[in-house]
Amino acid sequence: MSDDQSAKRPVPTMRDIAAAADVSQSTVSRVLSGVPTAVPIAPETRQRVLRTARELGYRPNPLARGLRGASTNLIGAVVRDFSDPFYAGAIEALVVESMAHGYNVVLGHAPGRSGEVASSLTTVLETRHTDAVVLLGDMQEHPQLLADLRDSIVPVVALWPGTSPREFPSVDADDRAGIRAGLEHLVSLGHTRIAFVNAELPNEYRAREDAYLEFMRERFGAVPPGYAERSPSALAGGDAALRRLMDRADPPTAVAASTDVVAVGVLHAAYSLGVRVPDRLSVVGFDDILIAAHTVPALTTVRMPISEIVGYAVTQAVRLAREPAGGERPPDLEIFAPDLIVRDSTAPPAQE
Amino acid sequence: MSDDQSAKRPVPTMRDIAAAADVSQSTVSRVLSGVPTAVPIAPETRQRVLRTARELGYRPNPLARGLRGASTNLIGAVVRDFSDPFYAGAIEALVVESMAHGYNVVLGHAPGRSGEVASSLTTVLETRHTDAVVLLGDMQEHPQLLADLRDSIVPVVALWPGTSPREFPSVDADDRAGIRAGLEHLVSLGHTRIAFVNAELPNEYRAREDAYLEFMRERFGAVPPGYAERSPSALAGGDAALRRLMDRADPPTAVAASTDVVAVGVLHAAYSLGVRVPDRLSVVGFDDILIAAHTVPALTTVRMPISEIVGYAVTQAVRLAREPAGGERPPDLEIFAPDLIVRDSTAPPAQE
DNA sequence: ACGATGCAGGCATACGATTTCGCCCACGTG
DNA sequence: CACGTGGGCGAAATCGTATGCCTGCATCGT
Repeated sequence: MSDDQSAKRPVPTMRDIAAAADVSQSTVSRVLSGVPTAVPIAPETRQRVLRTARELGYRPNPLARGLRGASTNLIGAVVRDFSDPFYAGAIEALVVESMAHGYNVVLGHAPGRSGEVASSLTTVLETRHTDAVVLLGDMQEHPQLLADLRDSIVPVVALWPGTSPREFPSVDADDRAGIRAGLEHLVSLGHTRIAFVNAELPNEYRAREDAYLEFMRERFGAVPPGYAERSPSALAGGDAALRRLMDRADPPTAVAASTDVVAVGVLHAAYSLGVRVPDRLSVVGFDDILIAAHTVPALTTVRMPISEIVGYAVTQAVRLAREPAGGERPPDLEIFAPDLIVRDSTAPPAQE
Repeated sequence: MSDDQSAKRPVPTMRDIAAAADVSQSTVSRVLSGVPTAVPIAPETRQRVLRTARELGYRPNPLARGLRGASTNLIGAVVRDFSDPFYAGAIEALVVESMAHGYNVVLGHAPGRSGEVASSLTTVLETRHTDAVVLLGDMQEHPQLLADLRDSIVPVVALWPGTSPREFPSVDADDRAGIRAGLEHLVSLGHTRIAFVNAELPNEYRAREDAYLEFMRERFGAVPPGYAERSPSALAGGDAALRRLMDRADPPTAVAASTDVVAVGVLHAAYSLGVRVPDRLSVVGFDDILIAAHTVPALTTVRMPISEIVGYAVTQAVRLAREPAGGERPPDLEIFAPDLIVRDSTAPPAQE
């Protein structure tokens, strides 16, 4: 062998394999791509090429491959907030699910409100660079991104689209049913003074808040004024919101949070206010994030079927990516049902 | 305008722009790439090209760009466990930091122990597809991946390498100093019976456990037998480990956890065992994850300087990516110092 | 007046893999 | 022996962008 400096060889190309195996580069391509070709290859030649490729440590260049119109096997993911444990779990599911389909995931970040960043993002994500794009969370704040995606040819699947205009095939959970299940549970325990704490950007969990308002009106005729709290940030916000609620003349006996993260903030606030959970205050979360079973006390919450949702979304995305952009079915919406998980943060209200 | 079917136009190329603006494709490239070129372009021509590109909705094809040996502006990230809130935060920092440098992030997952998946991963990640690779966490379980990366030409930066062989430039926190700060804090409060709960895969947080063992031997002559607990999973494991510890004849008065997530499990276990924190048990975490300030009670922990670490790593990765692989400095190791953050989960031990 | 210089831009090629067309040879057949 | 046939493979175009090199023209210097 003449590999005097094996460390420096900067990745062999098909041409190198061809030269070493003494065939043409076309033949190398045919052998290595593996697909049944119209051109027959002699078994002996095939073996020689494969062996040479292995010896030289050949790796295909996905760029060159993609250039010819083939797929890059990349799925772009645009996420609102990484540090949110809920999305963290969703991303994990997305990556696992994508890899099961033979795809990798490119992450884009769409933070706060910044058209600039988000639009420069699409420049990288789309244009055949990714075979499909998956949107995680409400993208209403990023009209530029949505517009770019709409114009582009890459298929898009939206997860938990919230209030985003429904212009792509979407997958969502039935937030309304989830909230109602949680509230029903509280009511069945005897609660009537039930508050709601929402967090995150405006509109983010609007459907959950609306479901709360609807339920309360339905069941009690009206929403106690001031019982629907909103705060900008999840953790500190949940904290501050609970303090406001408990300062009232008629403090709630139960709180439904728009999110488990908010619920964690609420639990913490209750603790530091000396309000025992669930004795004096019941708390219901939403999402069933990983630590929900290990909060103090363990959180009663509504389980979001993340893996089902993500699995469905990836399957859709892959299917759309494979089709030559022919389908063009009208954007559909798939809804998954959440389940109530009763743990230790809910109990009948204290006797007065 | 003659755009009769604007929806179907499958992304214009430079050639299209060139034809429409009546210049050559080279000129379009020179104008749009923006870089100072040896070839001068008349302002009028430049404007015409720019206008045409805008009208046609031109987007560069990063594949073709990368094919020419240019960079893809992609950083590959390989992560051990997404759902771990700590890594979730790290990934967010990584994405933000990368985008600040003009890079996007491709995610790879390196779950449990599975050479297959991890190696198929590199096929996509390396080979000039990504300009650099960032490893998050201990990759000891993935020798195949490490070998592939070693052979390839992409620069690699390892974050929190743990016990991985130090073959790439690495960035880490001073786990030993962090653990010692936490233990020192406990000792200064009067604790002597201090246990340690480790979690995750074997070796994952070995340095932290070793620091604990060292400190205990140094300070008290020996580690109380059975005080160094280990469990396979972070949350449920922390829970089970604490139960074992509190069942002993000489239960500890304080617990240091290898991780905030473990500490959350410990807090939960203490709660369900009726052990008040911090009255009867002090708990110290490590990492300062987002919810650490909002556990019940708020967790005393050691802050991991994630953004500093990730920022440094990305800067290194970008620098290495820009260099034509010339540098080849010996793998260095950069260490960041963690700080103790005292909250409400620690107090002097109960009087006996 | 004539070559030198500078400006503006086109031509051609390279990047690495896929794919379409053919070429050549061996073999079989009439 | 001429001719078809099909197996086995190579040559070359192609994808979209970047760049080195060249050319045409006008101006400038002497």
